[in-house]
Amino acid sequence: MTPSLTSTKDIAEEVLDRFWETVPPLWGQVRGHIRAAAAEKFRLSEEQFQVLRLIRAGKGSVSQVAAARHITRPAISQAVDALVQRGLLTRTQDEDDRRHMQLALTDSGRETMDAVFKATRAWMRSRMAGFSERELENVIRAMETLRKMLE
Amino acid sequence: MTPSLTSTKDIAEEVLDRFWETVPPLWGQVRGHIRAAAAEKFRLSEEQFQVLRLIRAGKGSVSQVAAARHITRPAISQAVDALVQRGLLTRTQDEDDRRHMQLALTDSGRETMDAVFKATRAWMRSRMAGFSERELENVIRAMETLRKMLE
DNA sequence: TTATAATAGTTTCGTTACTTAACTATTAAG
DNA sequence: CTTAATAGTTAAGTAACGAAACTATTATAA
Repeated sequence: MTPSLTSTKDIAEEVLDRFWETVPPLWGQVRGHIRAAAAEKFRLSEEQFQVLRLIRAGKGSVSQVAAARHITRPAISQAVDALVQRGLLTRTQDEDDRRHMQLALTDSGRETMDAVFKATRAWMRSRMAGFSERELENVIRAMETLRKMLE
Repeated sequence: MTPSLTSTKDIAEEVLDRFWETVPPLWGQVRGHIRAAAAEKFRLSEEQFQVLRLIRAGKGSVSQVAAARHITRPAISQAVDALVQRGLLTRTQDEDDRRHMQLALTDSGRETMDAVFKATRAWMRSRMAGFSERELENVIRAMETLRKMLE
């Protein structure tokens, strides 16, 4: 048996085990925090937070947000609708392609997101205290690798 | 200003940015895959998959699963109920502390989970193809760090 | 040109995934 | 021995989805 092939297989297996014991609890915890921070202070559901976050990050349409979240367009359409009604988002028809609705944060939406991010950042920062620069750099590199795995 | 302090701050900031652009899409994609694989083949919702996964990983009570998922006990209680009715889980009263209900997979539950995991593993493994041993080892180390951040 | 297909978004309707509040049963602590 | 804490459930309501069917618009191709 080829040693390199075998050990590569073992590492893949190891990554999978670590993945299951790390990512779901990590995500669950962040999710729980967002629910507490965003929901209570700003009356934002986690879903609404995610939609606003992605639009803030440059996604400009229902389809783009849906693709990024890996959920269906109707789900995003509904979330967007609520956010427009709450004055956090605008939906304007594109002149060149009138099927396309351009999504954008309002001033109020931007302010809300800044505030939520600030609170979340402070919380996450406190979790990172006590870790060495080396460890954190390593985490950054790992995230790059993981991101490449998403195509 | 202390250089090490400044650069530590910058790294924390960097980790946060990477986190937001990596973890939610990663999790969303895995989630989407679970929905497709577990739901269609085995009629398991994502929530049910998560509950079974945690019990398989050693969580033995509604409270433990709820804590691990960062959601409320009633939510887990209901999910467990459905799984018991479907014959994937057993709920037996603990003799020493009769408030406590011991949760355990049935043979059918174990088989189902093995099958779902096998399918998911194959899918994830295909995503990891093309990455070097070094990169994957780095991911493992990073997951350890992240796990420590969860206490 | 005009069908036809593809794309962007929405509406409707149903199901599932939660939450909060109130409840039972049991054990622990004052 | 009563009060508090813990484990779990039930009930009722809401939000977060998905599937299917629909409108409007643009692209393709006959």
